[in-house]
Amino acid sequence: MKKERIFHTARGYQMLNSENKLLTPSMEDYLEMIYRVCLEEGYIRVNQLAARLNVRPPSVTKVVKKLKNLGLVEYEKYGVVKLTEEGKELGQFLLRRHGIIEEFLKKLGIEKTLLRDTEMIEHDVSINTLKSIHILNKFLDENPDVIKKYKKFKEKFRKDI
Amino acid sequence: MKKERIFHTARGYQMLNSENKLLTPSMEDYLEMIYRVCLEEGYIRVNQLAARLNVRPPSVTKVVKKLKNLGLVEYEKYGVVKLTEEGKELGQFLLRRHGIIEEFLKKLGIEKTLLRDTEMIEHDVSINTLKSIHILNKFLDENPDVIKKYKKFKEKFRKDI
DNA sequence: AAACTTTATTAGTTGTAGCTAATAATTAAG
DNA sequence: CTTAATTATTAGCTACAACTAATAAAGTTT
Repeated sequence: MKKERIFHTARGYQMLNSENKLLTPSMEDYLEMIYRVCLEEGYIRVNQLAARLNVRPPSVTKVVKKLKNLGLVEYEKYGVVKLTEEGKELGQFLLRRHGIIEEFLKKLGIEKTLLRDTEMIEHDVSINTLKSIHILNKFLDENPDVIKKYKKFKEKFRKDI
Repeated sequence: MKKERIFHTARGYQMLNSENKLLTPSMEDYLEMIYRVCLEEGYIRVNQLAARLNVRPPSVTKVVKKLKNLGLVEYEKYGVVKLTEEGKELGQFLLRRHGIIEEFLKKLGIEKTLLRDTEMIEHDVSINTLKSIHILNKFLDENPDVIKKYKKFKEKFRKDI
């Protein structure tokens, strides 16, 4: 009888997760961006990464070192950042995850806060829920009438208030 | 021409938010729980709050002090925690938000990770997206056939893999 | 090759959010 | 009414994740 602890704080789950999870939310963001850029350029510099993530270079140095220790990137001091095979795999997963959440929110009609909400939510969904949302996306692709009906419903809802 | 900065980290958005937002994610969890319990009991003790949130009492003392400074709870040293009018309003919002996310995930068929995912996601959705999800919930209530079709689709999907 | 510019790192600070260990206040029992 | 048990607080520590200021390395110019 495995006793499952029940948590009521986001932190609680993050702690639990950190036992299984390789990366902290921030490290996930960094790796996702490294993957994005390396897909096209093959490598990225500390400088560039900082600009893309809207953080300062010293913050990047720190995180890149950690990613190196985890065997996810190759990197030497004052050098360039590249992904290892493992880093590529994880990066690909992270980018896909991002895409699934983004697609779902788009289908919901989110526009203004799309990037913001995607960035925030992606770190939080379990693989379980991610799969369900992915399936929902596929379902909605095959049943475009549902989305149409939903959008109409949404419009009506807005006018009624 | 208002220049909107684009962030690619969850942190980035949290920082932005903290300018508008009253509470940090952790404070939101605490207030939500205080509200839950106060609805029935009228008050809560540091001890109880710690137990319910799965944290230690010293952590509670700290947060409760902050909530007091914000005028959300009444509380004196070694005393009992109660909500102010403002605290009640915010607490109600937080509990509703929780409910909306939870309901949506339930409709998606999430079971095992329901509480976990709800706890994690609730702090991160914008009001914008929250509203859309709320409307989606209402839409699905009025169109139960859609959920039925989705569940069937999901089953098929699982078998195909 | 020396001087300047760009890029990156180190050191040290801040804020959030938890923890333990030790202490203090309150409440309950003998 | 004093002791014991419960409950709460303070002080000090850890980790994450950002920041600035100062320094060091690398790359360009002239």
